[in-house]
Amino acid sequence: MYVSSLLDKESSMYPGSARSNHNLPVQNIVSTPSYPDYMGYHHVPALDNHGQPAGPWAPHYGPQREDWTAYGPGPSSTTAAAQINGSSPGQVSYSSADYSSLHPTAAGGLPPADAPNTQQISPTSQRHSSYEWMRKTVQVNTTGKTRTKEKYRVVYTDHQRLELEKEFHCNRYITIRRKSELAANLGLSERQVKIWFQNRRAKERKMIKKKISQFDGSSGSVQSDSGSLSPNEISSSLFPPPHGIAC
DNA sequence: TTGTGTTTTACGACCTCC
DNA sequence: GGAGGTCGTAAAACACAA
Repeated sequence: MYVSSLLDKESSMYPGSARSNHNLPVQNIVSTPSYPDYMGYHHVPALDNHGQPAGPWAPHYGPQREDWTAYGPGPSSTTAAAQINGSSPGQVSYSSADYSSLHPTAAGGLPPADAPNTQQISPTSQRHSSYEWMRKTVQVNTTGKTRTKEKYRVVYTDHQRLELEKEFHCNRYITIRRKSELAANLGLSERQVKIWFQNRRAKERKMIKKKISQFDGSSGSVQSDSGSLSPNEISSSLFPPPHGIAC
């Protein structure tokens, strides 16, 4: 909180559209081909998972989620990396819808390491046109809305998303310190990391809600009275903890 | 190819907490 | 007062059927 206010003045947030374009090559530098960093991904549990301000959901939010069950035997970064590369030897795919976008390369493979590294390299967008968003003519802000500046939004790379997902898996609520680290490591601003987590939580709530309504619709036995079960319990029952992912 | 539905970033409004 | 939380929403990016 206090730290972030100092560290994160979002100076890089709206440098006129260039936020992640110029100052973010971290993930690009990180030899993308096989995402070595996945291999070396160290969640650093000792870092700050402990003081995690357990939000309303946190307590039960240990490992879980269907997203992660797909990771198979843990974050064995190798699988993750393989995933990303779409070269996973017979296994795990981000089956969850969550990851539908995480392995767009399954068919085409990751872009070559020598791909332009001066900007966000999203495999997906890259497949189409790496510089598409850059080429877009600056949208004249006719409505006065700030979001129509130059770049409405960027698409995070698989690497960024995966790292964020990993972190999210361990902690639904990120600490200031971890946020700073993650932001630095991924070449994102702390604000982006914060917002990503907010959106991710929203997404999860949405998914849980969906699951619940499904159960309600079908058997209705899961938690007919969702009021008696905490979101965490519901979540836990819906998304059993993955194996091997230690936080 | 295109139309359409879904997902992903990003923001604003509002709330709570310290 | 400032930080971060949820909620709702805009719009780009994406997936996919027709």
